[in-house]
Amino acid sequence: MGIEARKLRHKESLRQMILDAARDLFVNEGYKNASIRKIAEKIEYSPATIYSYFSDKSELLDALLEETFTGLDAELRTISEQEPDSLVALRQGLRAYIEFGLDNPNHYLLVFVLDEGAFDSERQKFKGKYGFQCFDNLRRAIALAMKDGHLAEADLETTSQALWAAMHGMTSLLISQPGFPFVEREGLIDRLLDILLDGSRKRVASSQQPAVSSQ
Amino acid sequence: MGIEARKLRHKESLRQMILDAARDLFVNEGYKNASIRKIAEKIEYSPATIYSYFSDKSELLDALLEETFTGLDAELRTISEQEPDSLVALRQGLRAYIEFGLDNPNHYLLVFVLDEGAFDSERQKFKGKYGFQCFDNLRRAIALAMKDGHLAEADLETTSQALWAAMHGMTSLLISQPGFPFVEREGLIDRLLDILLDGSRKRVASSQQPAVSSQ
DNA sequence: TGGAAGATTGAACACTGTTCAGTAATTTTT
DNA sequence: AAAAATTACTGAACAGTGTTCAATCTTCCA
Repeated sequence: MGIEARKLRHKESLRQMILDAARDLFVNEGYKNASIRKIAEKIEYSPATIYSYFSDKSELLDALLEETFTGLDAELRTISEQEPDSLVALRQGLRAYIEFGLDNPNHYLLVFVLDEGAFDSERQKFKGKYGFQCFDNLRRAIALAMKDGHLAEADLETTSQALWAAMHGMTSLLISQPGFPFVEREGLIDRLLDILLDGSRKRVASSQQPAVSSQ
Repeated sequence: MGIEARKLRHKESLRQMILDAARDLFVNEGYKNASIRKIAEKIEYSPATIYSYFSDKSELLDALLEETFTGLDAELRTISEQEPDSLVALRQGLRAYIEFGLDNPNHYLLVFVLDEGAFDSERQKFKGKYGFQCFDNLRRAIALAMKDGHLAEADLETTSQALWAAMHGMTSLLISQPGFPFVEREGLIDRLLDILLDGSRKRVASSQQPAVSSQ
């Protein structure tokens, strides 16, 4: 009964060929320019064949995102397991997040910035999965840092979302505005991390200063 | 000689009709779905006509961005002129920035997130103009707050870019992730502003705490 | 009224994602 | 081994996109 197995193996390998070709084109030429026809040509099959492996273009890209973001999740988990100091772990996690985005700019933007019409609203929710997964890692790291007394015990959810937003901003700006005259990148990222962690740090009572008016 | 004038008036009015139709479609259906043919149909002209008023689709959209971002610039200038307290002014400016983005989500994303292939690299630089203009307002507000002793006198450029990145992150996340379970919006924005301003605040010597390790 | 100038357009080109009837290859049944 | 059935694959088409350009239609001035 190795026939069934061989067929399945072939199918699986062709599926992977499609993904590889798609990833290559997608990473190098961007989402819009990675047309089904180009992918098909690259693997020397007809465009229609792709549709018997993936229901549409967005499912194809979704499979790529799955691969990529599983990697990020693993990396973030490793950090939180290996670094005993929760504040250092948090800082490392935030850095890893940014660097992941810079290493996978196309995938990052696809997940965290809705590419107008690239995904219908059904798959949009699916995309959210990756964002949520990765946000969850951040929240856990922050919870730990709060418990250890490194951060002020403010509302966990609000704080996590605020920090996430800030990290996302740095990541997506560096990706999207290559023409902007940014200062030296490492220094810039460090400055943001300093501000964020300082701003959420637990302070001794004597150092409290009058809060900035909320209006 | 009113003939020349009338013709020019007509031309100008048609140009405006195109812009209006484009804005309408663009705001309601997004960049990708605002096709030249739909715009043409809306104004009851042929698609080709549009090309004698705008050299291509991106120039058309660029004209819309010009309108929109001139508004933001004016708003930010008004704030810095009218609010005497530089720290309050900074906070108001940051808020205005976010709210502008939320009010003009499509335009905001077009300028601050490269829509893969929406603009060629030539016009990409042009887009940067808006970003730079608006960043400049932020930098001035921060410079003032530093001079007045509200913020620590760290490197102005680095600090401005870090804060801008954080604001951008909040703005684009709120726009791009409508499905994410964000906490109450006002509270979230306030929390981020608190963290950012606290994190960049000048502190009295006694309250200095050991810096978080940069590694 | 004739012709020049300018505004507008129909039709086409090359591209996109996607579908589907039909062909070709392969496995199963007879 | 031959026939039938299942599966894999494809060519051609559809409807859409941005864009171009020769041809037309309108308006104006001599």
